[in-house]
Amino acid sequence: MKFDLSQAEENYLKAIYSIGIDTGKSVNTNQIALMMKTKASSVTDMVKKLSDKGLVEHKKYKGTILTRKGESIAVNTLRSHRLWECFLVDTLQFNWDEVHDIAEQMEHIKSDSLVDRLDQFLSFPSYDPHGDPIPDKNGVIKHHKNVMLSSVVAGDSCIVIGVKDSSSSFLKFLDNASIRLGNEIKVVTVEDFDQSMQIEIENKMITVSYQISKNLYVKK
Amino acid sequence: MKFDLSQAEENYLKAIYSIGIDTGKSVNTNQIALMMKTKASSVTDMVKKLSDKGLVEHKKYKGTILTRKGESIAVNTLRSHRLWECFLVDTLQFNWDEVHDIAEQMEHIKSDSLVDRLDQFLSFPSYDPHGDPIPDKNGVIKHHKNVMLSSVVAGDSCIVIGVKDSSSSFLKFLDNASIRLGNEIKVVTVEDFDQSMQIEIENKMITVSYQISKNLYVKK
DNA sequence: TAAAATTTTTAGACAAGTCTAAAAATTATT
DNA sequence: AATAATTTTTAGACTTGTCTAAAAATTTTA
Repeated sequence: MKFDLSQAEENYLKAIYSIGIDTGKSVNTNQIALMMKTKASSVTDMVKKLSDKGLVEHKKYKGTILTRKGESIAVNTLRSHRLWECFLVDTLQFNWDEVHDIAEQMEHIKSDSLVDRLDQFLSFPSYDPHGDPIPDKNGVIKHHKNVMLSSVVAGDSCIVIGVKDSSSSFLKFLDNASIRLGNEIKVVTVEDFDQSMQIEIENKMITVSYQISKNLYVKK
Repeated sequence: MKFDLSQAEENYLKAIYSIGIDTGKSVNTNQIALMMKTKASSVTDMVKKLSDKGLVEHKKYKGTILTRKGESIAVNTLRSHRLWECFLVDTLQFNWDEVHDIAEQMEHIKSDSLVDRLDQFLSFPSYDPHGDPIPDKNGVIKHHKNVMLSSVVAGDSCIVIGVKDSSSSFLKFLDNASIRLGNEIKVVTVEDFDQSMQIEIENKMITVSYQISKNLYVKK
C-alpha cells in the first residue's frame, strides 16, 4: 500500500526514530513531546493514529517503537532532509547555520523521483553539512559517529566530523572559533572542576565548555 | 507587518490573481471555487479571512479583488513556483510535464532568501519551462503573451512561446508532436468547420484541433 | 508496601479548512 | 415586473492537530 502522510505524521516518525537511535529502546511519550515541542496528550493522540496505520507499535503506559514500515518512512524523511541541506549549502551557498529550518520544510515535498534526482545532482554525498550520514536510496545508513570531543583526553588529537546540536547559535559559535568539519583539534588540558577544555585548533588556543565539547563528534 | 500565510491562503491568492489577470475585473466566488477545485461555501469562508487580513477586498454577492498587498504575495508565490519549475527541468532534468505538482508544493517553502538565491543559481531566467514569465525580485512581470496559435491565419508562420494549459496530458501530446518552445510553426490550412489546422513543424505536417491551437501562445 | 510523585491517557475544547443543505440575494426569463 | 434560475452566503458539521484539566496507571520514596 502507498502512504501519503501529513507533515506532522512524518515529523513524529522522525522524532521517534532519532530518540530510538540514541536510546536503543522503546520511546516514552514525554520524550517525544519534548522533541516535538508539544504536549504529552498530543503525542498520545498522534501515536494512536500512527499505530492504527501500522507505523508504530505502542503499549499503553509503556512506550512506542517504530515498525519496519515506520522506520523506513522516518529514514526516507531524514534522507530528504539531509540532501536538501547539502543542496542549500553546496548549491545555494547558505551557511550551515541557516539551513535546518528550510530543509525541515523541503523534506516533506512529495514526489516519486525528486529526492533521487537531487541525490544524483549532488553526486551522492555521504554526509550533510553537519556531518550527519545520509541514508542511501535503500535506507541504508552508516551510523559511525559516537565519539564526542568531551571523551578525548589531554594530549590527544582528533578530527571534527560532526555536530550533535544543529542550532544556529551553536553553529555560529563554531564558525567564530574556526571549528569546522575536517579540522584537527588537539586537546591540551581538561579542567577537573567543570570539564572545560583548552584546545588547539588552526594554530589558536581556545577554551571550550563541556556543553560545547559534548556536542562535537570527532574521530582519531 | 510580516505575513506568514498558510499554503491554502497563498493558493487562493494565486487563483484570484490568475483569474483577475485573464478577466481584468473582480472575481466571482464560483470562478474561484472552480479553479481551486472546491465548493463556493469554502471560498466564501476563505475570502472572508483574506479580507480580514487586508489581502483582498470583497463586496457581498459582488466579487473579490486583490489589494496591493495580496497581489504582491500572489506574484511572489508565482515567482517561486516558476523558478522551482526551472530548477526541476534545468537542474534535475525533469520533463516539463512532470514539474507542476512538485513546484506547487515547493512554492510555499518559507525563507527570506531562498527564492532569490535560487534565482541567482539559475542565472535569473525570464521564462519558466512552459513559457510563463517569471516576476523579478520586485514583483515586476512582463505579460506579453496573448497571441494564440488559433488566431494565426493560413499561410502565416509563428514561433511557439508558451502553453496556456500545463496539464501533463497536453504537454505529452506536444512532446509527441515535436511541438516545443522556440519551434517554428507554419499554418498551412484552417478548416472552416471545426477550426482544426494543418500545420508544418520540424518538417512534418500534422493536424491540430482547435482545443490544441487555442492553448498555444505564439509570436510572429 | 503504602503514600507521594511522575507519567500517560482520557475527555472535552478549539482553530483551520473543508463539506452539505438551506436561506438570501442577484440575475435572467417571460 | 413577477417568477424562475442562478449565484452567493449562512448555518451547522466533520477532520486534523493541537490544547488544558482531570483521571488512571506506573514508578519512586520513605
